[in-house]
Amino acid sequence: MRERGVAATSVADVMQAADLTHGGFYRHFDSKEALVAKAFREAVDIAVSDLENADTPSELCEARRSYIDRYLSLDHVKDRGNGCPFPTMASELATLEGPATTEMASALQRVGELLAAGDRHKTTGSFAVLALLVGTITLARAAGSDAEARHMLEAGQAGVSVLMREGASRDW
Amino acid sequence: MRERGVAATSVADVMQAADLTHGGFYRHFDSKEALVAKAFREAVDIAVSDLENADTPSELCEARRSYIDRYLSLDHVKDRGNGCPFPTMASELATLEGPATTEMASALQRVGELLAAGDRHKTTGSFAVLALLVGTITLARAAGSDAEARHMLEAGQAGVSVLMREGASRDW
DNA sequence: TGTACATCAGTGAACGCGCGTTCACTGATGTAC
DNA sequence: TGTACATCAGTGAACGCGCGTTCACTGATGTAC
Repeated sequence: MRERGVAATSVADVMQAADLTHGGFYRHFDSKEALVAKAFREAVDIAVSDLENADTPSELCEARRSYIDRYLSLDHVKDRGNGCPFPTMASELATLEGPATTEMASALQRVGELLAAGDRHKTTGSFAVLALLVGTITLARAAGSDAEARHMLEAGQAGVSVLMREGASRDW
Repeated sequence: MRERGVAATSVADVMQAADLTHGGFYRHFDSKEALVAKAFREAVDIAVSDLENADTPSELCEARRSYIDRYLSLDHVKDRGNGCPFPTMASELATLEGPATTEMASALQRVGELLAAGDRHKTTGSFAVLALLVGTITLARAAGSDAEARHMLEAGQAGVSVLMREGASRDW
């Protein structure tokens, strides 16, 4: 769904990828939308597992740094299918109304707090960084060439370091 | 298409909105994708018209400020159908391969240069701001409530002012 | 250990439906003489 | 000014197709006695 889009991925596609026929799908999910919600959550789980597994503050700090480095890489731009689900799925999920939208809302809070080092009152700075990450990847994928995509990534990297320097002087 | 999604908007939907029947569509466009490309460009045209109509540097500066203010408003969050096409269409357009993708690439350069005050060598800073705008709206629409959306918008607004203050001390 | 039964994941045909696209046709408009 | 003709936007039926979902059925598995 991240790779080709939510609407463009059929239930039969998904089942075929699992080497099954489409008929058995409804033994596992109530509807396609229920699958979409689950797929989104699963993608978030994987994306943030390194952040959640960090035990000490310094580990978290290091995990956060490598998270951002990987996020703003050309590999991530080119690998929609295994990347962050926000740039690939958020706009389509927002047009739905069921469990998928609440899943997305809770994921946003979750990632925001993780990037804010667990302090749920300091999510403003981490939300700005997260928005910059999501926007940078969205636009880098809109670029017409690798060179332009890299320019976009550099802009994002520079922006993140400015935001985090500013954040560090205040509450980070 | 911004409102409901590109894939979820049919040719018949579009023609019906124009009080026509679907059959005549192909007198005007070669394919649905050609329409999508045109729709995207038109949306960008409208979005940046104020920036392009600014004659003096001070007018451009003022236009840019009001562009960003409007962009990061709750009205924009709630009005997908008349808002910036990047948060609503970019992820689906990126999965296509025809004219829609080149349209998007040129739109990115165009908006980047406009926000960089016409200097095409200083787009790095403006790309970062643009990415922050796009990401903020994407995530504000993913929020579960108006309060959360507003929090997201505040984060974006704070981020933009940090980025622009930093930019001003260098090359803006 | 052997038999009878319940469970339930998976199968594949079928459902109604809407999709993008094509096409023969209509009818209003504009030009040529 | 009047007539003949070409153009072409729009109509609406039709095309093949894939969609999400349902359903009667299969067959492997696990439990009860």
